[in-house]
Amino acid sequence: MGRSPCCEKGHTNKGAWTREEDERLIAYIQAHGEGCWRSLPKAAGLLRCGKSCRLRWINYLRPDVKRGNFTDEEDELIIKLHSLLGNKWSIIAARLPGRTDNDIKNHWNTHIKRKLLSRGIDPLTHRPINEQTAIHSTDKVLSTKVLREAVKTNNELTCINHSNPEGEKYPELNLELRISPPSSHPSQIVEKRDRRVTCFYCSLGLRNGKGCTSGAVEVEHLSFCA
DNA sequence: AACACCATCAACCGCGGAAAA
DNA sequence: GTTTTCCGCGGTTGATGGTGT
Repeated sequence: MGRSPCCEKGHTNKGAWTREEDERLIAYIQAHGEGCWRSLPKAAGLLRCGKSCRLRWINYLRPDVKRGNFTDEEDELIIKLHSLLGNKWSIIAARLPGRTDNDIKNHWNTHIKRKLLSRGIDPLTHRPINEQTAIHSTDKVLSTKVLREAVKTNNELTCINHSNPEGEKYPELNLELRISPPSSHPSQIVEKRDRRVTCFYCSLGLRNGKGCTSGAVEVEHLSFCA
């Protein structure tokens, strides 16, 4: 019944990783590749749980991890994405090559929050602090489930921005994000086209330039092109 | 120099969903 | 169909270094 136990939790190290542990993990993954975190520690001769190995590799040891300060461009992109997605760090990280969710989360909490506050913007709602209303951050962000599903199914996010119908690279934050039915509802698609719907990812400069104006599927606040 | 406070960030914890038995 | 574990995620903590008094 069920799977075998994950790891021998009684015999695992905790705390900061040593240089030797790092080297062992790197050597093992270079030889065998990523994956099967459960069996990795034993196979690599590490007294760590698989979860800890995964975290260490993904956040610090992976060769494509970008270290060092965030650029202003990265900051602005994070702010824009956060205003639309909320604390969906992994989804935001997927749009910043070389940055990890943990990295972005830390950077948000230590730098960007303060940056926004100094501009008089609430980091939760992305609205001017003196205009705060009963709007809650959760009112305007997508559920994790919806977003992950969109990514899984290769759908795209589309935003409808009445104030900016031409779709500038970074639309203003008063986006009206909405959900439309799937392509089986052509009238909705025509309506979207008439309103010059701008692809969410394209509008942020996040995609590779493919058009995505047809077959939109809108769920909750954002729409996804089929 | 010693101490307190603050900022940063690596790492852990707990949870939910997916997958395996 | 149920139970158990794995995986990935977001929230939080704690160690460390820097700065101010």
